[in-house]
Amino acid sequence: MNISEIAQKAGVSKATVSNVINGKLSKVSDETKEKIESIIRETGYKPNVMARSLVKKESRLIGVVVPYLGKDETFFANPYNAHIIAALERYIRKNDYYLMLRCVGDPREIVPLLSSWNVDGAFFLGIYRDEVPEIKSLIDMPIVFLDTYAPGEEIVNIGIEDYRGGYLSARYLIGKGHTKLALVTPDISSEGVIKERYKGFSDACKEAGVPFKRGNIYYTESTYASAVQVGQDIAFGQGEYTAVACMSDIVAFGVIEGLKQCGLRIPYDMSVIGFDNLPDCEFMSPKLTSVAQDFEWKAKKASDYLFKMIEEKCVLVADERQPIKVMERQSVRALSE
Amino acid sequence: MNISEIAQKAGVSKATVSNVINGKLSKVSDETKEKIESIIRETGYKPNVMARSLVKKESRLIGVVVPYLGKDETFFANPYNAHIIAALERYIRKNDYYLMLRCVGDPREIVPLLSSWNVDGAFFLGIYRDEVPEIKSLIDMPIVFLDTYAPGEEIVNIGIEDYRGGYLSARYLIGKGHTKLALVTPDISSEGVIKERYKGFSDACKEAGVPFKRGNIYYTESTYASAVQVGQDIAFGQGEYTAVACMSDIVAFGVIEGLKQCGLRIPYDMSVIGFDNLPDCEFMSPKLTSVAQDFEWKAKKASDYLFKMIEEKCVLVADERQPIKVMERQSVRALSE
DNA sequence: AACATTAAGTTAACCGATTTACTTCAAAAA
DNA sequence: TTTTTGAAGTAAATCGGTTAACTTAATGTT
Repeated sequence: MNISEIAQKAGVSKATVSNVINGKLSKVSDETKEKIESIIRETGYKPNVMARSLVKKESRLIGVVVPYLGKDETFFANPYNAHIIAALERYIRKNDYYLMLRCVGDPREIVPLLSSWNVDGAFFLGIYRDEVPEIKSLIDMPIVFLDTYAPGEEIVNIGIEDYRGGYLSARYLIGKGHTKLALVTPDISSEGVIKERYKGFSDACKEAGVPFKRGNIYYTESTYASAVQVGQDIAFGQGEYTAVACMSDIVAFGVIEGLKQCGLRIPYDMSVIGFDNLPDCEFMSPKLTSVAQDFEWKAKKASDYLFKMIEEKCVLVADERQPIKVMERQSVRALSE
Repeated sequence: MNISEIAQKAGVSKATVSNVINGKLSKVSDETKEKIESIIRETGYKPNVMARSLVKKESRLIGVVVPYLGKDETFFANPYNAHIIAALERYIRKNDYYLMLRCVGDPREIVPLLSSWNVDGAFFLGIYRDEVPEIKSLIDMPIVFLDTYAPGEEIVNIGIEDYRGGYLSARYLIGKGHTKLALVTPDISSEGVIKERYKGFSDACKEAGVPFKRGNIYYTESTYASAVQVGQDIAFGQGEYTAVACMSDIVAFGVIEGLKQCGLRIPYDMSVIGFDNLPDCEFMSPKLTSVAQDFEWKAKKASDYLFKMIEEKCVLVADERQPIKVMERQSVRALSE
């Protein structure tokens, strides 16, 4: 069923049918309009999106590009991704666009794919600074980055105050009387959210005169399995720490598991604070104290920017960061002595 | 940059360029091939997918259709969806296809969209039986259903042994000495996985002579918030039950929270068993005992069927169900008296 | 020498829409 | 009566590829 068949049935030209479909009614009488519409209804005809995109040079497709971690190469290795995707999906749908989802190892590999699909715009999650220029230069469409740090680059980025989050994380623990702190984090050498959080954490320690050195840092992937190992390592060095800060919740979940496996009780033997405030923090016991960010806020902001750029064909530059706070729950104990 | 420009630069016709791109080398000399390839490399040219799809009548797009629940209209209301989507995404990518993700209230609304996109195939998650015939009749492409019950319909469905899962859930509790059982479940009237699980549960009770009536059933949405309420309700009727079975993990998480809020300790005051065996079961404490299913298995099976149908242009009919078992953890206590 | 075959292309139609420029006819204006 | 205007609609080009049918020159066969 294509537009020609509809045109034939209605005894008009393709152009007229097209005009009706697209609401360009200045050239169509009410009578013909009714007729065409009823035929469309009867036949269940839907215009071919590919053909339309080809000539209009727009596709109503939005790319969502998610870097994967860990060997299962799945966006769910960190559930944080899933939450953001879910929220973005909703906004994309509400704006009457379609979502093309793609996980990538190296974000650069997605670029040619996006342009060959004529994608109208794209969200990039968790891109490191050094990947930004190439993406920017290779891609010629509205893009919104989420959780990227690239000062000086002319991009739209939506994120949170990561530095402040790391800072608050340390301050919170110190405020509870902890001075022997471990930090569990993915790689902090690339410029991204993790590095910022780390800097904030480290600065807060310095400021408060709490010793914090290389040796206090434990590296992990942003996956549960990897973090469990680290939890065990930390438990092994009994007594060295009273609290451990994790740079994401999924890591905190793993660390807690590792600690528990070694017989430590949370928060009595060890306090733990997470980062992200995933809904899962509520499921567990003790409930995980975590640095809170709001997915909905992020997705809404990001969508507002992207659809504005697409629909008004303009280029925006912005770096909006949601203020955050520590969501206090039960995984951190106050030390009183 | 389009195929004509490439052709011009290489001093050949579009057809020749097309042949090189598509590996139809019988009509192209090695020399011209090299030349064209090097120009393509230099210019970074990528064929326009829309144009190609239009003539080939295939798009390399796979639709993933997810029903949403709850008022946030997001696939993450039940994390189970996110896990399946993540696994499917990986198989779609490995097979060199693209994923179009769409959540829907009524699955029927997606059908015209899929065909107007020329989608090559689609996965439908969690469709009820009575929705199947309409989808089947309206849609003319390979489809694989996940977690659907539609005996007699000629479809490919991949699922688990839900009846057996429900049965095992009850048997497990009964085996631990529980005879005062509550069941928390979404609607059991539509024919789908939940109804099957319910039937299995109910039959196991009957078989064991354990009383189980209407009044023992508590209804909820498949969302955390809704289940918390129910947990409170159950706690309110203190002493009536010693164990509660939940028809999904997300519901179990909520119920546990509700119970805890009312001061009950799990599993001492109340045992809880879930269903799905989400990774989150491991995060919490006590770790949730749950009826285990394997997402990877499901995604792989489903993909195998879908891509076979697409690539061999054949119609398959199948109903494969993964055998399941109870994954024993710490949320169920043995009653000994 | 006449014919068949093959390698290496090319031409033009086609996919299913949109859009621009043109047509036609009736009613209004001059 | 002639001209203008506007409403309603159409024909044909176009988007960027693919593909079937055709061409051309060189080589191989008999």
